[in-house]
Amino acid sequence: MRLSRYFLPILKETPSEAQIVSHRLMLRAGMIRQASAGIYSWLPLGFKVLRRLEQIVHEEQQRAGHIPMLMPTIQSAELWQESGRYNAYGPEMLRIRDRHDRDMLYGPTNEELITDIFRSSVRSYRELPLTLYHIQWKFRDEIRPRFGVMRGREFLMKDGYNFDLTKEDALHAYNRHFVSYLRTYERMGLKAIPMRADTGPIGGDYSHEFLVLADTGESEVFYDSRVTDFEFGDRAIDFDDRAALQGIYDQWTSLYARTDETHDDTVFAEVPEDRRRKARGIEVGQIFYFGTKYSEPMGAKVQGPDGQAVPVHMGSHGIGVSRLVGALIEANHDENGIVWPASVAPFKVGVVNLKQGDTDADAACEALYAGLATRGLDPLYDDREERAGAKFAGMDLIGCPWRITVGPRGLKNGVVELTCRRTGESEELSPEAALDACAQRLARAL
RNA sequence: CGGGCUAUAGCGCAGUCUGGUAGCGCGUUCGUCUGGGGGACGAAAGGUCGUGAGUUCGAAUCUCGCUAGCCCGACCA
Repeated sequence: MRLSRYFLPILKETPSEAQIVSHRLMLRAGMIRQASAGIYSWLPLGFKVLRRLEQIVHEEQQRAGHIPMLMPTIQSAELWQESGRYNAYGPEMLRIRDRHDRDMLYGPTNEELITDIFRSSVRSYRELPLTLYHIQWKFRDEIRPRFGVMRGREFLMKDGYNFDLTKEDALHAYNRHFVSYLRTYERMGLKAIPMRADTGPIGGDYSHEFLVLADTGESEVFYDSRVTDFEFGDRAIDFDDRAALQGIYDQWTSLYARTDETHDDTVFAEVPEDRRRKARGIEVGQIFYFGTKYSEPMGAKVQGPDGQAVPVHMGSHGIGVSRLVGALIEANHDENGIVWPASVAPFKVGVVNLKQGDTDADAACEALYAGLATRGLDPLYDDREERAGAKFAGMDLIGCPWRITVGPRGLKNGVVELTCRRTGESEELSPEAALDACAQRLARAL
């Protein structure tokens, strides 16, 4: 993309409403604009990141064998009355009435809808196991939205639902989500720690929240410092291998890691004192096993091998996709702006032309831009008539992982400068070598 | 929902107490000089002062209502 033809309304000054760094930077970098309290428009740069996160979530869900679909944002109140949650949910649920005076609602979650779809189509245990998911906008009418997209009222979320014949099968689905979430967050360059959690209004027996450690986090967390050493890495995984998944689950849950809701001082005291950590975290995902909580009242049953109809065992699992954009910035920034992990960066390489209009510099930038695009490296070429300082500041703010700086001075010696956003280290290379270096270093992030 | 606060140009703010021609910085447009970390000089555009009523010869300024937004708390992915 040529910056001169893009829409990137960056701000030099910080809008006064933004209190935390991710909110400030998202506004300054022209990623979002507030439409009303807790509701945001996603401008091109922010939208690009959001789409990229969605893509990673889709890939990892489908790798685990889960099936994508799409349910509506507006739901009828009837199903919620059937499950008993229409009254239970409270004012957080946005209730709407249509022209026929029917009670509707903007869905805060989709257990009822998915259970209705399931019960009307699935009759036999032979069609199980089944895990369906979608990525859709949700609405929770928070009393006090804040922190930008981290605690908005409208938010984009991946929510998935598993249907299994037995509790054992459903717990395997739980583990499958547990492991696929570890992979998902790691691919985004995030360290998300699974912590034993409260089940809240969803209900159920088992639940883990995935938290990114950050000072601005809303949850207080307690953990054994060694949990942060665990890394999923490149290991190949067969999501049908129950023992393997159980092993990974057991490893990650072997050490103390809880939010304040489930924290237990007595148990925590057993952790060696030098490893006890108390910190704050941002919740970026949660998984639940809740058995027959919805299938029983809503009559979602299948016939088992013995011909008897039994309610299915279910679980639900969420990843806060829009919130992740904020969490990523909280975890990846410095005083100059955002420092995107390469895998989620909206643009992978920025090209800065130090002297727009200089024949050699223009030609070299065009060649680099074309070469980067050909290699699929999604370059952003700052071809504006701006001073060098303004271009550098802009690139730093929006957080391109790599920057190639091109100026007449370097070109006289046949070199351009390749700079790493995260470390600030620069090297002088020929334009061709710079292209190859970018391709090589970004290979894993594409 | 309880407590606190704000609303004046695209953004950040002053002006309000003490009523009298609506200002500053940044950004934007044009020109010149510039050109390796938000440059300089010159010119210009841009505002129903959130909104409705009231007081007054006269209201951004005083009074009352309304709306929107922000912060702290309780609540939450």
